[in-house]
Amino acid sequence: MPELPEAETIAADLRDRICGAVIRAVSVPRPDILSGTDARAFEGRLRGRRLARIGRRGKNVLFELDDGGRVLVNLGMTGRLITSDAPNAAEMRHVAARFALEDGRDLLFDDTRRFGRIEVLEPDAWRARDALLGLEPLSAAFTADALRSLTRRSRSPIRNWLLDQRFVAGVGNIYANEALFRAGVRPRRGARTLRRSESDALHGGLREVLARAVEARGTTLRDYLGGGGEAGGFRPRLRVYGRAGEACLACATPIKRVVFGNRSAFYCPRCQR
DNA sequence: AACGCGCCCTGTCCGC
DNA sequence: TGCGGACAGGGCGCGT
Repeated sequence: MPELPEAETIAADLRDRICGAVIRAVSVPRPDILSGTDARAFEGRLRGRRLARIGRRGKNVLFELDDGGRVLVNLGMTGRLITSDAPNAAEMRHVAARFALEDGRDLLFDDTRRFGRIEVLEPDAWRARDALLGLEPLSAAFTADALRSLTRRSRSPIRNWLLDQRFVAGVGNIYANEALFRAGVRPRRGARTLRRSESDALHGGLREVLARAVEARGTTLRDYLGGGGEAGGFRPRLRVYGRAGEACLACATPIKRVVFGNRSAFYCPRCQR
């Protein structure tokens, strides 16, 4: 589910609700979502720790502990992080981890498909992990020149390239397709074949669609909820994703769907070349 | 060694 | 109503 705008919304919601809270206890009903640790060690590492900061890197939600450790949550396809005082918290039917806080509330990690992962990273391990993730597309470091020089080195279809977190971090299948529509570029185009004008348009399209989606609190197709249990509002503003057969909003040509790299790609055959 | 594919898992929807 | 197949926001590990 969650791409950058969804992870950003969750992080902001949780910051408002539980930043500064202290973990009293941890239970892990589905320990297969833990990475590099077991439930016992995980609970021992976190009990008594304060959530000093809450943020995001790429599609990951990050909790910085008062002792410098970090809890990194990758939400996979169906992961949710919500607080137990959310109106619909009782509807969570696939709670994989539960963090009981000293104020009496719980932070729930619910994940139907269990593609999500939680791990604890000490400072050195975090630095190593951070270095493996690419540029933040909404940061000042993500310039049109930076995008250009990175795309020039790859023969992959540009849609696949956008999904690779080592180059640009936080873009998933929805926003990759949406950014390519805005740029007028077909998803199958080899990354290195983009003209300068096209990579510039892609740079702008990525920043635009991601910023607008953050403002709308993300896209809910089915499972996604923010940290307070609310669905995102961006879905009605998707221009190609999930619209196969429907009219292009710019030229009325039917939107096409093709599958490659084991995922669907959507595009307008007239507007995108 | 960059790249493409199968697979991990559960739920839902659609056609028969 | 039941059943099989396709499909879903991600990412790892494998073979080439």
